[in-house]
Amino acid sequence: MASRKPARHVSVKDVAARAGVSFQTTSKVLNGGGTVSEVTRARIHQVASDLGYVPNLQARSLVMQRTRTVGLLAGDFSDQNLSRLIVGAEREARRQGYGVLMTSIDLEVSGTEYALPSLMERRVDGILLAAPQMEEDRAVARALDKTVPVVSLHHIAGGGVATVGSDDELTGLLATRHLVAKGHRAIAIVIGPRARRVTQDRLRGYRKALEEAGLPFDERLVTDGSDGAAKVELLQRAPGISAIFAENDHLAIGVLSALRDLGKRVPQDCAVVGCDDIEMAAFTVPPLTTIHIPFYETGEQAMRLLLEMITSGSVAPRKLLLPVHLISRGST
Amino acid sequence: MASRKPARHVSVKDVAARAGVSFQTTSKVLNGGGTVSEVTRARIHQVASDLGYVPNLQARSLVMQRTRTVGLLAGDFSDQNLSRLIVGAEREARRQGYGVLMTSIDLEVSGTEYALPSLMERRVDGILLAAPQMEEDRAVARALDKTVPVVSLHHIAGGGVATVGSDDELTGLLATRHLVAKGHRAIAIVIGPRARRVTQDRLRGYRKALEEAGLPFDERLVTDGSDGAAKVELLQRAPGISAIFAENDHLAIGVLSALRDLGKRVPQDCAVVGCDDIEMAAFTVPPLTTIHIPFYETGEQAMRLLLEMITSGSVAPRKLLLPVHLISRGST
DNA sequence: AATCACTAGGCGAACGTTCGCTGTCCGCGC
DNA sequence: GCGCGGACAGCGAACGTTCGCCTAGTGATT
Repeated sequence: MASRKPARHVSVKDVAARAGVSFQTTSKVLNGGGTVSEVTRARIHQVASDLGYVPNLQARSLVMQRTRTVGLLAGDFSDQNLSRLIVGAEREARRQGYGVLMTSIDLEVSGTEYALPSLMERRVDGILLAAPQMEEDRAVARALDKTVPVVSLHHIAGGGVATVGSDDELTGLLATRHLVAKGHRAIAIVIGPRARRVTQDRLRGYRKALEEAGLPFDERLVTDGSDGAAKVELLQRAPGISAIFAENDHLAIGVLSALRDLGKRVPQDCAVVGCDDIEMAAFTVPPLTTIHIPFYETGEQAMRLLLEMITSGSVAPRKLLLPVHLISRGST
Repeated sequence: MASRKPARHVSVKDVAARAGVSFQTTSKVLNGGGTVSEVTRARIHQVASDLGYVPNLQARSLVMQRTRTVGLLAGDFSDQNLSRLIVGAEREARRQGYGVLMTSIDLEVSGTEYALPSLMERRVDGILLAAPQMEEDRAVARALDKTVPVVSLHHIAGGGVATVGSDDELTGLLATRHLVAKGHRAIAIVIGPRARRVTQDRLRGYRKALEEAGLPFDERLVTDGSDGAAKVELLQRAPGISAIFAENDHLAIGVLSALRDLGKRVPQDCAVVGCDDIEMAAFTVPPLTTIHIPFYETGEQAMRLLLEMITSGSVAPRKLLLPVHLISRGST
């Protein structure tokens, strides 16, 4: 039943009173520079630590007009890829002494309604966008009134926003080239939501690789992975198809299990390559060949760019693409 | 090369000037109550939206002495279990209009060095601890000076902190009971770091279930999963052992693959049950029987408790245990 | 006609900082 | 003996709010 009072925080005035100086002098010692004699300086430090003084960043922000805090707007923190991005981003922010205010946008109609205003009210110095689902939401671009720097990890309708990501076309290219190199000539592709940039880019890489190899592109070999029926139908043609490129590892795992259900052996009857290199990919049977996407580094770079924009005050809406590479495992 | 000015935010004074009233009146209209005529009220709202006024929560916090922001101190955001907790917690915070300041503690000696001070400086109203690795770090308990409410998702050395978690002993109990019910009598257990509470509790549940069934507890059947040699040695005795309880799904997956390497069939030669119900568990071959831990709900409840402590100002260090249940799949 | 009770809105202070300016004292050189 | 510059510290203002108190009007009631 211990009901304790909020126990007010000690302020620079409290320290000042105890040390017998003005609070401004205390402020000079504890934070900014200024010329203060060694003795009072020492005394103030002593008192401050005795009293357990913790500077109030809110007040400081008020006068300095910046919070040293950035907003992170994410789709779903529990998404494995996204969370790796976030870890990278948070770490870089921390390294540079910035706080990260996180908010996700699961249910709302659009991030515009609650998430963005909530960040703006808290006066974040910049915003990192990591919510693929609002890729085509034009309201977002509008809500991003040009008052704070923004870096996005995915395309933003309307443009004008700095972007950091991995090279998705290269991803599709590498995956498909790998299959071509293994001697496959009838290569199907299983894709996610067609509207997404990732999908489009990886598909483009796939086509490019086919072209390189002098293979024809056949629209009938393109299947939407969420369409169960189509997938099964595709797989039943598997005798003709000797390899499948799945646009992400989750789809690849679906393909793997569908193949198993049909009694096909992987990779003998049909090779499979995925994308993203999720944790699980190393543990499927057989282990999945996939394209490794540097999520962690992407988050790190994105945050670095954001902080750079913040401190320099400039906004040349750059677009940064990080390289990817293939990890060859048992499924090919 | 667009180098734009930071474009100062519009304040309540700006709105007031344009509406021809004092800024205090504006404040009354836009936020607090107060008696203001309908016409001026309307005018002020109009001007505010024209100018794109966004309240400054920093300034508000300064006078109100609370930030409506909580700190989230986590070990590793990309850990799947932890990230589900976080999603739940963040969502609940958002529902109640609170912001979440996240910080992780990967490298530092102790969370005490940077993370906690950084949260305190930003004057969070409360702190949610989700970093199992600092379970035994006594510095943490000390650094948590009694100035803000704290809820932890794991045990804190020194106690006195409210805790929300799932019932780990029950977890071990259910898993083992399940194996007993399937007729197994020689049941081994593979555990993680022995110092962790989770490990101890689940181990206790295991012993309790054996006891219930009148089976002897044999220390030789307890193996540290991180010790590869010991694990192999254990498995080689598998003829004697007909079932293995792995204290978490990652260990279980390790066990599964070790069994496969040894040519044992699961569940015919040896049954396996895990804990946590990670995403991957449904996709192993065979799919893993496991105990489902309500991570999402745990995060939600923890945040709810924290916010309740904040608003009520009281701190009865409660301990909340959420129920778990078994999910039966192919591995048993 | 003087009082009353409201209503609408203004005003000053406070929250915890930073920053630039002002004042005081001291020692020094001429 | 006078002025000067430097070292040290204080002071006021500002940042954008909230809050309680005060004042000027306005009808209605005595």
